[in-house]
Amino acid sequence: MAATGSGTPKRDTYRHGDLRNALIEAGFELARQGGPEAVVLRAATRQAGVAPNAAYRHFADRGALLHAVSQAAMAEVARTMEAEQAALPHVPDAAAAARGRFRAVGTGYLRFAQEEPGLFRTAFHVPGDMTYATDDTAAGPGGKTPFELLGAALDDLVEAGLLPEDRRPGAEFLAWSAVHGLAMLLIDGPLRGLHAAQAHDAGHRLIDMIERGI
Amino acid sequence: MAATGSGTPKRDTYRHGDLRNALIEAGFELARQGGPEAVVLRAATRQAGVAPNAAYRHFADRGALLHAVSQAAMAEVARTMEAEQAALPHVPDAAAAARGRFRAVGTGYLRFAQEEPGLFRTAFHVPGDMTYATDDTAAGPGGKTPFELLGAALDDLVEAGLLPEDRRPGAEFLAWSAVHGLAMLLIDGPLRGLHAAQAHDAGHRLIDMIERGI
DNA sequence: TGTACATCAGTGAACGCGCGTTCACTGATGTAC
DNA sequence: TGTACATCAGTGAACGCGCGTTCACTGATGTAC
Repeated sequence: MAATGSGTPKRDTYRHGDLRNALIEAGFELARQGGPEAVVLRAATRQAGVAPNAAYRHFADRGALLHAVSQAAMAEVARTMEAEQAALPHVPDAAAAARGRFRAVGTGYLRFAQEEPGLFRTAFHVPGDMTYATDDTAAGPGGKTPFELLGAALDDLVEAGLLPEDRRPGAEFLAWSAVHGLAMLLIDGPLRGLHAAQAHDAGHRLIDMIERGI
Repeated sequence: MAATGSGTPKRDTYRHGDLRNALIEAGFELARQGGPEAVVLRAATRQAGVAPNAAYRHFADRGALLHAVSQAAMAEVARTMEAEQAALPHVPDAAAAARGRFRAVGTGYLRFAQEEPGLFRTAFHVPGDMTYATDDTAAGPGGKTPFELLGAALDDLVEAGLLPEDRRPGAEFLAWSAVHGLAMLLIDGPLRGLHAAQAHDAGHRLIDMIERGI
């Protein structure tokens, strides 16, 4: 039977071919719209046009699928952060460049939270799923996780003489806390509904605070 | 029939007497153990020893109960913050005192997050439930919400000359972001499982950063 | 002080829902000869 | 090049679960006379 015009995605082959990735993509889309709770096994299989239990050929259980989706979302955060850095105008001064890259880490993170709250929550709200060691399923195109991008930016700051070496250890948790907290306030809290420009201003002020206080 | 020794709480009166509060308390306990998702209407009525639908005499739906529980949790945050301030040793210097009260806002918040993660998440993870106007169901014994306690501490800082007046507007969102973010990292993130002392150190460093950078 | 009655807090049974997961199966694919 | 067969990805049906919510009810309480 050839592919019909029916609504649900129908295969014309018995085998799917790439169900594992199809399920992750479906889960990713569910997460985008509704966060981690929305990553429902049956919904993902439905969207992939497959029987519910077919998922068990590729994932041990719902948690395994959610984990994979969470990693994919984290990789997307890394990609956004890298893009923010790549969009930086070239400046000759090494210190100014380091500072720009550091700020881009924060603005990229905040931009992602604002633009993709569902994915953001899926990347970081899954208990025990914040990867801060290298993990290629959670890394961006440059091969670094969001946490590693932050660490590298801080190292650059030290090298540029903008951050005293004795302040470096643990600094990622200070910077991350501040930015993560603002992200949460923008998504769930009283800053929800801020326009992109206002959110950008808030981010700017917050990163000023971090630079000054770190 | 007199009260039996049976396991589930049994009334010997037909009427409960104070079911609304009993349900909030039950929900509060559920939230303490499992966060907002654990505030399940049937579980709350079960714990109150009442039929599931009895809840509808006092709450429009599950969301209304969850809202009430969230407010109660927020009041508990305020209480912890006030206690932290009250435990401060008396210092004669007004500026030092203002600084102490400001820091206590942060450490109280962080202490609560660490000690009662379920309640903390219930207070702040319920969409649209972060009260920053006065609301007596979300206020501590002193009549202020957590957000208002922070604002008052910042006002004191200005009055004491520790915070330039032009920096005051919007400063609560900077401070709150940083502290809230660390709280999340301690609860859900890579800082989960830190001992109380280490968490306290992290909080100390973070609040240093805020003071310096605000 | 005693009685009739309205009120309304709680009961008991049932509903439809979507979920994750298990079972025994089927049939397309790729490999060995 | 053609055929037999093992593999294993996907099927179809079913399970038990706990949930929120609705219905028509019952009976304790407090009030008016």
